[in-house]
Amino acid sequence: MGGTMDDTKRQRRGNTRQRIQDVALELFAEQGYEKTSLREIAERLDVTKAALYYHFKTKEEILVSVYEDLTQPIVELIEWGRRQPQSLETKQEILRRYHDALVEAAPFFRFMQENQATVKELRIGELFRNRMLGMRDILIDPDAPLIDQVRCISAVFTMHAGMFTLNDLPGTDEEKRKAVLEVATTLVTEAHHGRHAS
Amino acid sequence: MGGTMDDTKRQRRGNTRQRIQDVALELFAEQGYEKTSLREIAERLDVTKAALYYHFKTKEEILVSVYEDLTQPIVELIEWGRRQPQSLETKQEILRRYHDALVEAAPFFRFMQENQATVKELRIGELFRNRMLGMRDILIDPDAPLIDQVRCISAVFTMHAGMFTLNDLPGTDEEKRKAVLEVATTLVTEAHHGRHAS
Amino acid sequence: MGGTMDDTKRQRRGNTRQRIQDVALELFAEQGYEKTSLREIAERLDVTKAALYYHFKTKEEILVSVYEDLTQPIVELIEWGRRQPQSLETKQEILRRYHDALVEAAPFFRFMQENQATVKELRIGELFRNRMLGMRDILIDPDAPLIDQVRCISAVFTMHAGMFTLNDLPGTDEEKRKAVLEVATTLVTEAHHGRHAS
Amino acid sequence: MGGTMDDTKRQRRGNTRQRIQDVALELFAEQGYEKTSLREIAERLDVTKAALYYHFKTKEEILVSVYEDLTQPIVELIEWGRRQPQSLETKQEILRRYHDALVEAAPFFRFMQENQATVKELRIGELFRNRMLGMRDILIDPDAPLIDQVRCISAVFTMHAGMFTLNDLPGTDEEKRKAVLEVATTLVTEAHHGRHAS
DNA sequence: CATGAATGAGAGTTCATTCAT
DNA sequence: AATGAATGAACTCTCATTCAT
Repeated sequence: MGGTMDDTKRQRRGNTRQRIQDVALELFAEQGYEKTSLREIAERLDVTKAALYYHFKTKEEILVSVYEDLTQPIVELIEWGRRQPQSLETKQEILRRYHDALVEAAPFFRFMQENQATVKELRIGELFRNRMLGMRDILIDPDAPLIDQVRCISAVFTMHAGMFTLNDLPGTDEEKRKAVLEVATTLVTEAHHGRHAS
Repeated sequence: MGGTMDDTKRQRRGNTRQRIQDVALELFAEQGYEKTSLREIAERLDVTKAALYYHFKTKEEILVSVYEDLTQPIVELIEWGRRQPQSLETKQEILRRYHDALVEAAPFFRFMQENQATVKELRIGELFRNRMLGMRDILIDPDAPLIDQVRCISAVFTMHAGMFTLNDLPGTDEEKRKAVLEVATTLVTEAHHGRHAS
Repeated sequence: MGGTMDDTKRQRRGNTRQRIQDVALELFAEQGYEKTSLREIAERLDVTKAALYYHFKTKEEILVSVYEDLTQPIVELIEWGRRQPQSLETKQEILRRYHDALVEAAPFFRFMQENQATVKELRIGELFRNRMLGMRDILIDPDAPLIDQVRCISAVFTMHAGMFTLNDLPGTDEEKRKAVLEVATTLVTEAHHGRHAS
Repeated sequence: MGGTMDDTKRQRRGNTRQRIQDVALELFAEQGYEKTSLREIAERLDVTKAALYYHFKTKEEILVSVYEDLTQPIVELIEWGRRQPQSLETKQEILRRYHDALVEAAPFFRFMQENQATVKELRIGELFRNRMLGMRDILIDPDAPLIDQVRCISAVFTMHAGMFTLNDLPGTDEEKRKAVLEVATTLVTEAHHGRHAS
């Protein structure tokens, strides 16, 4: 009794949920949400499709659960940001931390960027949108000139897109990430000083 | 034959191909490529699915044909850019023209942005990628410091994303577009001057 | 050209829709709606499940279409009944005609009787219910004593159930149907005369 | 241990089997047998599906057990009927008692009526059929004319269907039930007297 | 007395695509 | 220039059931 279960199976027990999330994110990021079927996820985990449904109510819920786990740091960052004075130093610190969060969960954010059309229709579309508005609020002064507001948004874009689109630039990943952060920081700094004269 | 055709039908004669492209782009942009079925396109045009196959060999080909029509101006822009001296004025003019091209075919570029995961796997993925590298070549000096190269790329991102994500900023569309172009231009200008010290 | 299609296939062309309805009703009546799968229907017709969906939007729609075809005579009977005087003769004629309609589409009405739980939740549940209320209106005098109203309803029940539950009674089907009609007629006649003293 | 069990839990102890039967019947009657899943039953009881399998071997067995509990009075009624003389008084008394039994377990009989297609295929199909034949034997004189036999069967139908289909008739439930019983009694009485000439 | 985890089978449905007419 | 009819493959999801603990 018990001897019928080999080591691999035993290892799996109790962490299937986590493994589903991992594999799902991996495939979602690689091929997109729609093109990833539950059959594929299940096969890669060597379980049946029905097993996925034991752990998650729908395909969408798998994604939501991944989302919630991986964006937690950003929620906390925004909360932290709200409690700080709206100084330049704060904003720079926010960018730095945001950048770290993006790097930490890079595959997930790559997924969000490449699957906007899909995400829009899902529950996480709204969730993410709200989170982004939160970021905006702590970076942007709503009374600043339009151009400075655009600068701040551009800073966030730059970090998001810079995460995944600089492959054919020279330099190590480390260097490129540093450069991206610097450009973003400059944009926010200029916005903060209102230095938008040509 | 002929007498049974009402005005609407007659109007359609000969331009069905164009109408398919229009409706397809509209739906692709609105719902995404994967979530738009040929049935839907056909229904909206009041023809059968088989009719689509008379005009296009596959679903993908519809998209390719739209792509080719709408990115023609950018091909020309890149060719023009290559023939110019790599001066600051040239770069600024390129941005201006690129910006116009984006505005002109906004739904298409919104589609490209929101469906990256899908597009990656399709033929237009590579086509678009190459086109983007062309843009890079005429904007970026490959000998410039990394940070200046990033600035240029950030300028392009800013225009792309700025097209679709500034809804809740104050001001008219016109004003916002102007601000976006200005931020992009500043980035490229700073990159050109190598002015990256704070 | 054309030579690749054998006779059986050719025969099928153009009447697949009808054949789907026939087979569906047959199976629905035999096994119940829920226990009959589209796979089963398709297999018996030697087409694919997808072919069913070319002709009908959903499983439920197959049933609805059968319903509409087969209950048409009853719709007409009710309309006819409404235009007649509410005499005893009219009522007796209605019962006779209703009885004929039941016999004519016996498998369908057997289905309706045996699948009430299912039908309740489907669109035809309401449709059928309204049709039955129509019957009631032309048979029952709303001012009559309750017991006479019940007699009329009992008459209708008797015909419905008598259609399918008299197998182990002696006599031919013909004789049994005649007896059923007679019992129903007696009930309505008694109700009409108000002869309900014990 | 035991200290961790709150009152609701304690109350449940030992009567889970009964509670399963209750909830199952409730749902079966409401939605039908097929549309009621074990998941649903388990959720409503706040136990797991596996718990159901501790008490019953299959879904069908839950239904069988309910069936056996609730039709016991009818078994006894039939046995009683068999021992009585086949007088009119006996038959009338049988109808009265049968009527009471139906009212007593109304949801169950409603279930049997609305799920005939399902029940036919299950073990209780045959059980119920035999029980009904038992009723027939004590109500019907096999030597009587066909029409009188039909009358008796009609009487039983009337009671069954009258239980659930008189909602939109005027009067209280009590009054309607009384009327139904009276109509049934009249039918059996007429059958007994062979009074089938108009 | 019951749960947690999983399975195998199958459901209804949708899709891009084909082809004879 | 287009239709009507159909297919094959895939999809998400649900179900009754099992079994070690």
